[in-house]
This record gives sequence, C-alpha cells and structure tokens, in this order.
Amino acid sequence: MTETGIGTSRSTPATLHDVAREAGVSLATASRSLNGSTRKVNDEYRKRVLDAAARLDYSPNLSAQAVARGTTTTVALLVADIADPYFSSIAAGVVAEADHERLIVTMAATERDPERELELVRTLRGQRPRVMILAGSRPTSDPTEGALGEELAAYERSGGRVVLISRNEFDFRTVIVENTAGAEALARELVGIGYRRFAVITGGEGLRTAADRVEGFRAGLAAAGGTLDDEHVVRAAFTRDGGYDGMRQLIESGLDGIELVFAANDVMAVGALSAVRDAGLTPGTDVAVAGFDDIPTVRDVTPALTTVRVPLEELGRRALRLALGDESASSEGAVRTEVVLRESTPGITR
Amino acid sequence: MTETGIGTSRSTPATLHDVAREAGVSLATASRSLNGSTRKVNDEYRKRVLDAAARLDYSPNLSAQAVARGTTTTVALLVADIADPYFSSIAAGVVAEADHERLIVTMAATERDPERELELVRTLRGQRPRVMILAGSRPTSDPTEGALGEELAAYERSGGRVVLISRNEFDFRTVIVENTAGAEALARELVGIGYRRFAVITGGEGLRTAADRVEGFRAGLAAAGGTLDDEHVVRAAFTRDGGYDGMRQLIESGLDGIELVFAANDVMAVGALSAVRDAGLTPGTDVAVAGFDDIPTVRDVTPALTTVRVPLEELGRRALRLALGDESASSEGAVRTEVVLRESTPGITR
DNA sequence: CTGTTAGCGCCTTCAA
DNA sequence: TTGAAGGCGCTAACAG
Repeated sequence: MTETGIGTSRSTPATLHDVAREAGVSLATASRSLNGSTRKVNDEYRKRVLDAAARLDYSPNLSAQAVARGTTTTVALLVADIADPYFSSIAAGVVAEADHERLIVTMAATERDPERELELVRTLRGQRPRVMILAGSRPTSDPTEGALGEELAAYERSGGRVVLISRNEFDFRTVIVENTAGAEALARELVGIGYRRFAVITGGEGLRTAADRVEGFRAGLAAAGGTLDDEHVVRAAFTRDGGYDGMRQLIESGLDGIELVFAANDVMAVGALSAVRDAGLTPGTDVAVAGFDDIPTVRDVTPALTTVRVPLEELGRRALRLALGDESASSEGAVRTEVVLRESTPGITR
Repeated sequence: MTETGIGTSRSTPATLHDVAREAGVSLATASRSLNGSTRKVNDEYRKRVLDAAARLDYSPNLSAQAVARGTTTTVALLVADIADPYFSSIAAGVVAEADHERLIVTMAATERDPERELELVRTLRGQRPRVMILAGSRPTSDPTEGALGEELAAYERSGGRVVLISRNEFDFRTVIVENTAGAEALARELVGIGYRRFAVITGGEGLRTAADRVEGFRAGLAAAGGTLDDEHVVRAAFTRDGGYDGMRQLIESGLDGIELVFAANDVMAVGALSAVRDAGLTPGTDVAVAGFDDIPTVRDVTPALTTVRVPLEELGRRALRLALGDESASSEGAVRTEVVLRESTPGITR
C-alpha cells in the first residue's frame, strides 16, 4: 500500500534522504542530480534519482537549502498600501522581474506607519532576503527615521541589497523618478495652454515625493508665468479620499478664481474629480484638474485625466535589476516621465 | 575595533552562537530568551542575552528556525495579475490578516497562464508555506487541470492547507462568493427599474467565475422578464481592454435595441464605458452599463457604475482565516454580495 | 533554570 | 564519478 508512493497519506514531505534511499544512491548523488550546479552525475543514476523524486513527489525544502547554502532566493518588498494602484503596479513589476530571475517575492504593507515599517524591516530581515525594496516615502522628519536607516545599513552590512523607489531619504541605491522635472514640465505645458491661476493638493507634511512634485510645479509656474498662492496649497491624506477632501476644501473656500488644481498624485486627482462633480460643478470646464503617475484608471475617468506618466511597472523592474547589480539599470539614470494632456485640462483661450 | 560590535563591517550576520558567546551563556539559553515559547530564563541572563543581541544586531534566521522547527511562518498567495484592482484588493486583505497572525506572505502572479500557475505552485511548495491561497479561476477544461489538482493534493497531504477564492474547480476549502445569486439579484433589480433588452460581455471560454455570473444574470432575467439573445453575449479577455473590445463589438453590430450591457466584472465594465464614449455615445443615457465586484474606482468613473459589491479585502482575510482553521470563517457560508445601483443605470420609464 | 547534545534537510568539501 | 562526513543556524529533548 505504501509501495507506490503515489497518493499515500504520509503527513510529512518526502526528504532528499527518502529520494536517495528510494533510488538506491547516496545523499550526495541525489543532491547533485536534483540541484547540483555542475552536472557530474552518471546518466543512469541521474535518471533513477529523478524518477524516485517524481514517485515520492519530492519538493526541495527551500529553507534547508538556504541554511546549507547560506543564501536565499528571496526578495522582500515593502509598500505603503497594496490596494493602491500606484503600489500594486510597482509590485507587479517587481514580481515579474523576480519571476524572471527565479526569485520569490515576499510582500508586506506599511500602511504608511513609520513604526510599522521599521518593525516589518526587522522581521523581513530574518528571511535573509537577497534584496529589500522599499517603495512609498515616509515623513521626512520622523523619530524612527534613524532607526530605519540603521536597520537597513545593518542589513546591507550583512550582505543584503537595499533599493529605494522614488525616495531620497537615505544613502541607498535608489530608483529615481523625475518628480521635480516632471511636475515642472507639466506646469509649463499647462500655462502654455492658457491656465494662469493654480491650486495644489499635496500630501501630508514632509512627504518627499509630494514635496518634490509641488516644488517642481512651483518652479514651472514661476518660469512660465502662472500663479500659485500659498493659501491655495492644501494638505491632505495621500489617498483618494484625501484628494476628495482637499478639493472640497478648495471649493468651499470659494475657488477664488482658481482655474486648475494640481493633485500630487493620480489617486488624489481622481478623488478631486469626484469632489468637483459632487459640488455640482463640471471638472474640466468649471475647474481643470491634473495629476501625477498615470495609473491605469485615469484614462477611464471623465474627463480623462491630464497627468505625468511614470512607468510604474518599469520602476519595479528597475528596482530589482538595480539590486541585482544589473549594469544597465544603474546607468540609465532617473526614470523618465512624460506629460500627458487629456480632457481634464482642455485649455483656456484668452 | 571589532569590540563594540556596532557598525563593524562584518559581512555575515550575527548568529545565535555569537550572541550566546557575547552574553556568556549557552546556546540554549540564548535561544530561549530570544524565542522560546515558555519563559523560563533567569531575568539576569535574559537581559544579558537581549543586550548582546541588540549589540550584535542579531536577527534570527527564519530559514534555520523553519528547518529546526519543521514549520514555517509563511503564507503563499497566487493571483492572476497583481496590478488588477480585484486581485490587489484581495491581496491587501490576505497581507493584513497575515500580518495580524505574524505570518509572512509570498506572492506570485500566474498571468492567467495555467502552466505558469502549476509551475509556481511547485516552486512555492518548496517554501513549505503553512497555507497556499489561490485566487483567479482558470479555464475549466484545461490539460494541466489534473496536474494542478494533484500538486495541491500532495501539498495538503504533506501538511499544508489550500484555500481557493471564488473558484469551485477542486475539492479544497473555498471562499465562496455569491456570484450566481448576486448576478441574479442584479438582473432582477435592473428589470425592476425598467430595462428589458440586455447584452453581456463575459470572459474567455470556461472561466468559472464569469460563467456563474452570466448564468445567474440569465436566471434573473428569465424570472423577471428581461431578454438576452445568444448573439448578444460576447466573449472577451477578462481585462479592461477586453471590456472595451467587447463593447465595441456590440456597438459595431448596431446595438440592436440593447438597453443595458452587463460586464462580468468591473474592470471590463470600466473599459466598456470608455468604449461607449469613444463611439460618441453617452453611457447611462444611450446605453446603460453594469459590472460586478465594486472595485474602488467604479465610484469615480462617470457615470458611477452600477455593480454587485463583493467585499474583496474581506475575501482575502477570510481565505487566510479559513486556512488557519478559524471556526467562524468556515461557518459563515458564502460571502454576501449586494447590488449597488448607481448612475450608469438610471432606469427607464416605460 | 541552565547547558549538552542530537537532530532538522540540505550542501559541499574530502577521500576513495 | 560517487559516498562519507561535517557543517549551516537553530530548536528541543535530555540530563544536571
């Protein structure tokens, strides 16, 4: 009954030992035929081992391999919020590239809580991942800032590779996104099509990505001749609801002649569009809206959203390649962005 | 120079052995103070160990623990496409619940390729995850169907727990979604507000989820008095672009008196809305559209989409709880859905 | 309560 | 080429 090895109800996975015995060879030979880098096994033996493995439904224990080899095939990915299209697109890129390299991805969500992030990094470190990728910036002035840096540094000292995506807080390898330049280009184009009076909805205090985008936008306006009063810069959560609230605030303040509202990311911009509509106004016509990222959904909202395209999946891919020491990934410089004008900013004829 | 243990540039992580030596205690004591379940360590020793660990920046090697304990703290999650809001929402739920249970999630994407899925299950099995969660159904008639089932069965025999989300192909624990009932209720309500002539955009041949929804919709129409001709059921990819193409086909065929198009999921429905608009028609007015899932973005498209709400994050949470043997999760029955009428189906007065 | 000592499953010298 | 044996980092009896 236990003879066949198929469908038996053993409750513990077959071990390499079992396979070796079943094949009538030594543990070493079994190991070599199943994994060994340089093939140096008699074909006859090899076949016997492979057969035995199939018969016993053998699956190599990755943990054991990791312990023995002193290295894993794991990549750790930390994002703020998995359901956010910005992060899920990045994650898709990381996973795709990891799969390509036959690596396994473990994923965790910080939920934008710095302490949580630190805790997660600590836990994930235990996995001895080859690479650790962090996406989603945290407040610049944060008490746990130093601790995180220390933790990551320690991880690197012990052989790991840290890669940050679009956050320039630390001194680690980073996939840099042209946040400032992209926003500046957007501002110029918007002024170019007639807009003059702007407002901005940005993220919480000190969010680097948001700050860079706003700064770039400001610079662009300054150069091209648009105006952005300080009281027209509102802070809100870096989420869809944050964008909604921010826009509602602006509208409640009377809009004050504002022609276009720039939200620091698309998720917020989409929320802003809905706020405009819920206020009985027509987005695009009564007030124009622009975002940043070009997440998939923005071409399906109405009016389609003007934004700055960031190749999100590519960001994820690049992050992993960078961590793995891919020459090209590091030499490519900042990730290019591109202004995409759509119907949410139809332009103004003056 | 190496004395302090801080910031030294050793290239290999501190081991429990190092900590024990540094603290002047035995390996076992170190292990017990750092991890041991039942606290049975002299406070003095305990403190010394903790200090030493901190000084050496010790991080327990999870692989080694897994080997020694014979069990991991890993959960494996397989989805079709991480960037798809349906799956990323589910993933967010799984990750949240896993975090709650102090479990680590490894994630992979099948990209809707059955062979890939099989391959991934094989690889992931090597991790000896406590749980394996599969979301996203595959074609019902698939050559690798049997192999997948065998692989999963083998995994369960060796102590793992498989949970399927909304796919009733196999005989494993499953988080069942009221796909049929939900679609049926939707159909009834739509007929209730005046619609009579329907069309459907569904997924590829044999996709279970899609098939169930269409079937339910049909049943609802039959009961309430709506009509759905076979030539008005179009198949397309289960994606945004699929929905777009499907709707375009319908429009090109002249719409033929169709008043409302039901897309088998929201992502497709959103694409369909854009197709309507691109054809110069007004969704909601010229042709109504309804979807299924209630992904976050559908309340921000215009007109806001009528759909059947599925608590996606909850699906992920339930899946994990079910796998972990949570009583309540298994006794709760199918996950409830709820029809949500919005502006994309304003109703018809006859 | 603490330390000693086998393993856990696998890899990898080292001889044969 | 093959096999025997030690070791990877950690846990869990088992004595003391």
